[in-house]
Amino acid sequence: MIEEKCKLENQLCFRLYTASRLITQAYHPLLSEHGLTYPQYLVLLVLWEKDAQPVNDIAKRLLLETNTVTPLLKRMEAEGIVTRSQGKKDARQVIVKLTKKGRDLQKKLTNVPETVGSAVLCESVIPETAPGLFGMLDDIINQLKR
Amino acid sequence: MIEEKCKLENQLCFRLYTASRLITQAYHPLLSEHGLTYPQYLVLLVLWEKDAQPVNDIAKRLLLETNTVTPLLKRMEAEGIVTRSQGKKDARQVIVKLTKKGRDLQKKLTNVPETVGSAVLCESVIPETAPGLFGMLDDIINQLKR
DNA sequence: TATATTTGCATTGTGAACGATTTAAATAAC
DNA sequence: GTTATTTAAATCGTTCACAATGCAAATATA
Repeated sequence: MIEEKCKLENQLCFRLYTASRLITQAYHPLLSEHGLTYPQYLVLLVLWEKDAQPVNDIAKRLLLETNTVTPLLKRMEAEGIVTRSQGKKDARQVIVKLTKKGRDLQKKLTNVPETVGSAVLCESVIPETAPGLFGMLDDIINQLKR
Repeated sequence: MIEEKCKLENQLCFRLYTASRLITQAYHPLLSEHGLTYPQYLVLLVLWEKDAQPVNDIAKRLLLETNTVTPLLKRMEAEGIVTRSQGKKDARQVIVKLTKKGRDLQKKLTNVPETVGSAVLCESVIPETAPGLFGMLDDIINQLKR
């Protein structure tokens, strides 16, 4: 005698968790080809929009903590994708900048969004319905981030 | 000159990834109180519906691999929540069963779904719109799982 | 029945996530 | 100007995810 609300099928979180994992897996072959992971790709998206940002700005943008982002950035530094240097105005800050290799990745990865997009395309995710889905997820995110 | 499709804000995956993480965080205080993690809670949901399942059935239900589920189950065994025993019909299988402690957790955690649910409640996630969101996520998941 | 293949689970190694704590620099309060 | 507080990153420890590989039991094939 299980309550309906306690069934796996009725859990919003399990759907989000699974959908997130499966889409990340769809990115994997496209990114690993260039030695990147999905979270590292997110960092690149942030830096391509605006280069030379402190760790904290990147973390805030991705809604992550610095203890997640710092080791990630160190790996990217080791790969020669970014540099990390002490801030001039504020010596506590570490400024993350793209290297040439990091900038060049932008062209090489231009087609990633539509490649993954077409893999995800289905009845529910088409140009007409996507805004609705985006809006709902944004509302959830805004509700939960403090 | 960044292409629109390459902006963080236009990425479906980033939304799913973030929403999933934030909801999991919302579960954390409710679950850690009982020494559970979110993936462990998912295993319990599966076992509460049907006890005594082989590792593979649990993994398939959660769309995870055994190399993720096995160590997770070992931790749950160490906590005295489940037992793991060799299958009788098929000696390769490991059958996972709830202990009394594992069964008792069901009552203690009955109110978890609505507690998290109310935390997630917003304009977009209300009884009327939830089915739409559920359906879209299901479509994405079905599209991507092979 | 002997060999090959498949299947169920485990092991290893890497990279996230994240709570908790630490260090040093910047700012505020006294 | 000294002390207290806040802030930016980093460190540590634990638990996922997951690719790759290994191993033994079950099944298929020769």
